[in-house]
Amino acid sequence: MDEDAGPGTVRPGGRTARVRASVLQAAGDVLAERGFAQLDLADVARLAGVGKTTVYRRWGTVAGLVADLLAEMAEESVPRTETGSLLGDLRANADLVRRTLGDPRQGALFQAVIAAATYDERTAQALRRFYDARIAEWAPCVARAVDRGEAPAGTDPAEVIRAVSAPLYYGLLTAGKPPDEATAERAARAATAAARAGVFVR
Amino acid sequence: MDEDAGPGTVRPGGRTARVRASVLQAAGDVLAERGFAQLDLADVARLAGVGKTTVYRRWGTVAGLVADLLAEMAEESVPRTETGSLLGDLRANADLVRRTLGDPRQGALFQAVIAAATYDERTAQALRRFYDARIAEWAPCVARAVDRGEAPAGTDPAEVIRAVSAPLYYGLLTAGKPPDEATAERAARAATAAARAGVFVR
DNA sequence: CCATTATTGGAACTGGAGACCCGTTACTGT
DNA sequence: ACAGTAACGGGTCTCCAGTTCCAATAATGG
Repeated sequence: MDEDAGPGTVRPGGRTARVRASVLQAAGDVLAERGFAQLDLADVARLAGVGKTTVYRRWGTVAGLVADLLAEMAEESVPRTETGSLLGDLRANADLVRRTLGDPRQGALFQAVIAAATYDERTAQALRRFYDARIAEWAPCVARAVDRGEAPAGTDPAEVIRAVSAPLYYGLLTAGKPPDEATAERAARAATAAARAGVFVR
Repeated sequence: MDEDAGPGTVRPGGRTARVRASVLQAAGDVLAERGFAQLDLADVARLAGVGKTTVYRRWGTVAGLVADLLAEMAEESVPRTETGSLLGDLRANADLVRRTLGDPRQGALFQAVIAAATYDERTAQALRRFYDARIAEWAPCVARAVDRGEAPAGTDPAEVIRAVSAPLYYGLLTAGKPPDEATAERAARAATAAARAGVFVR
C-alpha cells in the first residue's frame, strides 16, 4: 500500500546525485546539438557514462527525461528587475522570455518540452508548474501598475503576463524562429496597450 | 538526376486516391480518439484496410502523415465574414480559431502538428504554409480597418492577425486546454487595442 | 568502522516498428 | 480495348529500443 516514488528517493546523495547530474547534462547536450527527435535514452546513457538500465529505470521515457530537465531549469530563479512603469516591467519580462527562447540549450529544451507535453501528461504537469511559478513571480509588477493607476482596477495580473509571452512562443512554434528584440518590444507594448484599455479586467 | 516525388504522383486517380482518403481518415480517427503518442503507421494501415507497406512507402513517418493531414485540412477554406469594424472582424477570426482548436479532430491534429513540427522539417514547412495562407486570407480585414482610420497607417496586417491567434495557441499548448469564448473575445479585444495604439506599425 | 540494502550496470533477451522482395492489381494514354 | 507500368499488399526478415535478471557497488544509520 506504500507508494515509493521510485529509485533515487531513499539515498539521493553521492553517486545517485552524480548520475542524475551527468544524465541531465548529456540530455541537454543532445537536445541542443541534435534536437528532440535524436534524443534516445540509450544514447544519453552512453554519453553520460552511465548504465542504460539506470536511465530507463529512473526516467523511463524521453518525455520523462525532458520533464525532469525542465524541473531542473525551474530551480534557477532569475532575479526580476523593477523599473517603475508597466511598460518597463513588461519589457523586462519580454526580454527575459526572448533570451530564454533564444538560448541554444534552453530554446531547444522548451521546444522539446512543449512537444512532449502534447502527448505526455507528466510533462504537461511539469510545464504547467513552471509557468505557474514564472507567472506568480511577475504578477506583482502588474498589481503595482494597477495601484499606480496605469491599468484599471480588476485587471487580472496573470493574464497580462501571459499576453506578453504568448506571441513570443507562438512565433517560435509556428514560424520555428526564436523571437528577436523587435518582436519582444512589440509584445510588451501590445500587452501594455491592451491592459491600459481594460481588456484584462475580470 | 530526375527527382520523382514518390508514389502517388504519376497515377493519383482511382485506387491511389481512395487509399489516400481512407488512410487520412483513419489517421484522423486515431489522433482524435487516442492521441499523437498512439499514432502508429501499421495500426493506421490496419484501420484503413490498406497494406502496411503502402503507408510506409507513401508517408514514411508519423510526422509525414501528420503533415499530409494538415495539407488536406488547409484545402477547405473557411468563408470569411466581413463585419465592417476591426473589432468585429478580429472577433470573427478569434472565434474561427477557437472553434478549430476546440474541435476534437482539428484540435488534436493541431497539437500533433505543432509537436511534430518541432523536430520534423517537412511538417514545419507544411505548418508555415498553412499559417501563411490563413494570414493572407485575413490580412485584408486589417488593411480595410487602416483605410477606415481604425488603426494608424503603416500597421502590419499580418502581425495583427498573428496577435489574435497567439494567446489562443499559447493557452492550448501551455495549459493544455482549448480556448473558450471569453478567451477568444479577450484575444480579439487585446489585438484591437494594441493595433489602435500603433504597436504594429512597421 | 560495519552491516544493511538502495542503487547501479553489464549481459542476455524480446517484441515490434519499419525495410525488403516480388507477385498482383488497376490506372492511364493511345 | 489494350499494353505498359505505377502503385498496392502479403509475407518475411532485420535490427534495436526497451525489459529483465542478478551480481557488484556504495550510500546511510548506528
